[in-house]
Amino acid sequence: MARKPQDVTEAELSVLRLLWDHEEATIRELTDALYPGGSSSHYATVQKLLERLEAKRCVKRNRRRSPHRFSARIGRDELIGRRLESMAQDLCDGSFTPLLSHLVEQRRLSEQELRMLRSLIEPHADEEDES
Amino acid sequence: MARKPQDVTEAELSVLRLLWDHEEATIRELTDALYPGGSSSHYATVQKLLERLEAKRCVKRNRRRSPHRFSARIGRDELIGRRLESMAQDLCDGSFTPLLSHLVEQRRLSEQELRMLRSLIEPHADEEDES
DNA sequence: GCCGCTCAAGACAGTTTGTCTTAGGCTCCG
DNA sequence: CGGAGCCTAAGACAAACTGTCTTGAGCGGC
Repeated sequence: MARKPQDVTEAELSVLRLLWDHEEATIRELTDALYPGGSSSHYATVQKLLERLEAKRCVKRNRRRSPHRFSARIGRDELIGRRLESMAQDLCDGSFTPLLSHLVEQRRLSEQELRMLRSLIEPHADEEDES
Repeated sequence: MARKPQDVTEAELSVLRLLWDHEEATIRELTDALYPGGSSSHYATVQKLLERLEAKRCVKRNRRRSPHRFSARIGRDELIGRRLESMAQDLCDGSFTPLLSHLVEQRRLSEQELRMLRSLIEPHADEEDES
């Protein structure tokens, strides 16, 4: 019966995306960006989304003065990490191997991606010691 | 306002997982596995979950005779693919590169995973393939 | 003082989701 | 044949989620 809330909702994500691009912003700025020519209720919507993002510790709110300034507390990579983690948990007993091999096998990797992969892998190759 | 339903719900997934292991099963078998000593309402719960999974085209129902026999129509890898796809869409403009690099950079890869990766990546890998 | 903006709190409806109830049908056994 | 028991289909239901919107109060500047 008890559904677990999505870590970050679609609407919340659209706010977060803006913060990833803008470092810091006010509700007004975010509202204008999300709902150009938005009414005052749109403002309230963004306000609520930010409130929830703050509760989820995804956003930091600077209350020093008004209007409050918001900034992202988690980055895109962190969110990616969370979601991959939960995918691995749900589908693979916590193992990332199936995700990894799916990406490498199923997706045609571009030349660039291949190069990136190689460069990431090789350093590990001759380095024998584990931390 | 309109939330998009999760492709496969947590409870639905627990049914699907069983079908991945069992090839084919009846509602009764699934119910017994999920709710040992389950009441008749648990049976109905599983029934509903299967009905929804069928609607989502994730399970196949053989109605030839009663009791109906169910089997998975999508595999784990397919589900992994769907979710990675939607992650890439939501977080990376559809690109898989960030997911890939997150997995390779952030996660400590085991020796085995590294070997798998290398064998998948190296175009000039010896024709002798790894078992 | 007044206006406009901001903030906090919460109401609200549409949906999802897991659970459960009911009614009717079929099968199999005695 | 009759009935018990399982099966199916349909849908009711409450709890929770989610995006939106309303309200009232506070504050600052002009």
